[in-house]
Amino acid sequence: MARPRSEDKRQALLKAATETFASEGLSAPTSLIARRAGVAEGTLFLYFPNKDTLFGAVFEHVLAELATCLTLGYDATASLKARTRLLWDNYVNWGIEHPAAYAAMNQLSVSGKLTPEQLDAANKLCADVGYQQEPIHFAGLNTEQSTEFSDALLTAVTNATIGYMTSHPTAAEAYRGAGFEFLWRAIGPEEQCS
Amino acid sequence: MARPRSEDKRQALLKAATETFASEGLSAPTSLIARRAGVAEGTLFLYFPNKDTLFGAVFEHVLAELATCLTLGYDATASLKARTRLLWDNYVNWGIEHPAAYAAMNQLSVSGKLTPEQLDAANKLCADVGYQQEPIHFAGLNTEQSTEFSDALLTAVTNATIGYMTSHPTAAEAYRGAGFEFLWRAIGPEEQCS
Amino acid sequence: MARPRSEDKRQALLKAATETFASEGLSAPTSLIARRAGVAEGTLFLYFPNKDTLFGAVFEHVLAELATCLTLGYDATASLKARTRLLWDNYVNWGIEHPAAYAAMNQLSVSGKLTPEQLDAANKLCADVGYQQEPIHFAGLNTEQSTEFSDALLTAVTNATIGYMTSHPTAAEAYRGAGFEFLWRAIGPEEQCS
Amino acid sequence: MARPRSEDKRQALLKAATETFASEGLSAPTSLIARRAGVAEGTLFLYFPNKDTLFGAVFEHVLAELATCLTLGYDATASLKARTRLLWDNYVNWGIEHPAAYAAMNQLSVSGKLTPEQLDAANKLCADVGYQQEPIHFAGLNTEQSTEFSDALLTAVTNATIGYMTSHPTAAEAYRGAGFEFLWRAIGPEEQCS
DNA sequence: TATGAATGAGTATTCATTCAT
DNA sequence: GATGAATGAATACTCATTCAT
Repeated sequence: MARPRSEDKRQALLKAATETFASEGLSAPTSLIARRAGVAEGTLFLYFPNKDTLFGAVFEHVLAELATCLTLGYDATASLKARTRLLWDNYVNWGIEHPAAYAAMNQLSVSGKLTPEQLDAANKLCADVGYQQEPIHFAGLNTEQSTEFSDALLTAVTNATIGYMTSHPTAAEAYRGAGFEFLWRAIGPEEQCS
Repeated sequence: MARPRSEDKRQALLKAATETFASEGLSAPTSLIARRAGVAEGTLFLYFPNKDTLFGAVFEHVLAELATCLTLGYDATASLKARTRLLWDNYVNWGIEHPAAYAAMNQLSVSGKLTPEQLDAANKLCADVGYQQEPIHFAGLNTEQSTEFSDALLTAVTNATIGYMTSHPTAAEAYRGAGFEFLWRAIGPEEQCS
Repeated sequence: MARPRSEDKRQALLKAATETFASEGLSAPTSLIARRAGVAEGTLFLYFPNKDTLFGAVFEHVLAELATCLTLGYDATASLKARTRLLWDNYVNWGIEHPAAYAAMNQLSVSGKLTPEQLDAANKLCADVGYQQEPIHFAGLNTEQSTEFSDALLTAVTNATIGYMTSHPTAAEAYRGAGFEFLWRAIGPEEQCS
Repeated sequence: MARPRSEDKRQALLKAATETFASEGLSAPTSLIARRAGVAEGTLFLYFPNKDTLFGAVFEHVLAELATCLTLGYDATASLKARTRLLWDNYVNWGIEHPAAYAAMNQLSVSGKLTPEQLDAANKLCADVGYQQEPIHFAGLNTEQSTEFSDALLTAVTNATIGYMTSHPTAAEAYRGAGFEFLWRAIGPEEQCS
């Protein structure tokens, strides 16, 4: 009996929090978030017991959305370069099209408010897509370490590229291509001279 | 507010602020920073009119220190790979040896409290060293854009590597090498097969 | 708000409230009381329209239980001293055996949340038992005033004794006897020398 | 340098807190106390780090004032009865003349917010005056226990009397006398028949 | 009748900044 | 210049009470 807790309200709160964190920073008041979500101040704490929990929930929510986007149009039979390019484009597009989610994610990453598990999940994003069928290998690192590390570097390069595209919108597409070129040189097969 | 006298106090405040931001986050109280610097609460505002100014001053101060470190041992006559490796090692070493400065810089970068000029300065770091005598070139970008962008990517890769070295200390040196390997493939001359 | 059905739930709420007030203070949340009573938050307000009413109901409930205990084993034909001693022991035993009720009663007494009638009822407790067949008399007070006042003093002495017994459990029985000795000297017949 | 912390403000805060606790209960907002003391909200927390500390400080302050009043007019050469009567009158007068302090003390006593030491101090009040030159003795208790306990009972009887005097102002003096009569019978020398 | 989601006023405490000393 | 007392706006979180289900 009594009303069930509303998934709509939860989603509204996550959306409002994401946008508010992006525009006002993580120190934005919870009351503002509640107002933007169209619920009472106290309601926020019915869905998230405290602000730190909200931080974590927003991060996980945004990461899940990003992960979904990354697999769009994935074709396991395409060439490695084509698969990598798709991943790249999906990631970059997501960052450009969801600037609030992107900004919130970045702020949360360095906030010190996330659990190690949550931070790990971010690094494993690309790995989860499973696109690296011929894993890269670095001297001194085993296969798992190499794969995870190259994913992290991919993420770093992508983020830097998204940043440039955002702050230099007129040359955005050129930066997107340049970023991929940089990345592909680094992780593509070496026998390019033949 | 006339310019205060003691350069010592200013340095002490910057140092205390850097360490405090690293350990407590940017929301650390100014009173704590003042205490760690060994001065009174109000004194801080004699040297920095408000907290935002302090943010900017810390960022610039840390960046200047980093820039100095990057040139250590620089030899303009060495090969591009050797010069790049030196830059890489200098950067990584600085990040490892100054974790507080490194953490504060990262937090400030995404804080939204810095001016565009301050953020730009961070990307131009390596460019300032002038090591790229044979500038890289990306399709669709002119030489200046290409150089600046490749510097930004270098910074991104370095930061990701420092992060991995810090969180996986037992394999730190392997990650350092792997990060450089990744970078060199991306920016090194292509005719490596010959 | 029609009168609710379940007397069980009412009793459970009173019991839970008594224990909660004793352990957490009067500012304990009603939601906690409801949970301890095994009912929903809103249900509490079906039985008690607001928290203040609950305060009063708990007080009256506890007082009624105490009053019942006071008459246990009462023998109207026994000597005054024996009757007084029985009353004393009944009171003290109740306080020791029902620490939560005892504590709640004390907190409520000074809370300012009770009506004058409810506070009066506490003073009249012993009078109700009707043990004072030969009423005490104080100069300047009429018989009714004297009786009521001596009952109030009896209550005060008892409470102080219970407090000492609780905080000095090893000498509890000695304090019980001492308290009675004190009381009996004060209210017993004066011709003790004969 | 800088202003020294003001003893005046501290006293004003203690006074305002005492009166506010008496009239509004211990749950009175700290902002109200600050306003009544004529200082800013934050200033209260400069003098008392949190509300619990304020509770304790008020209690100790009030107790110290009461202790001072108890010794007024003390004459070590007077008879035990005269000395007891003086103590009695001093105590009762203080309670009547400082109803706010008296009420605050009572509320704090049962609040659970005081340390055991603070509570003890309240029981030792009369003992400190050192009026009991011929200590009372109860069966089963040693001299120290007896003295302390009889002091506690004295306090209990006094408080009950003050309560009656306050709620029955027309017969106040009669209750004062009656209370003392009760007390003196209980603790006075037994050889009253001679 | 019973439930518990929803509400929003209320509160202790913090902290950047000012200013009297 | 240096100090730290004073300020009061700001904020996370609580909780008595209401009401849709």
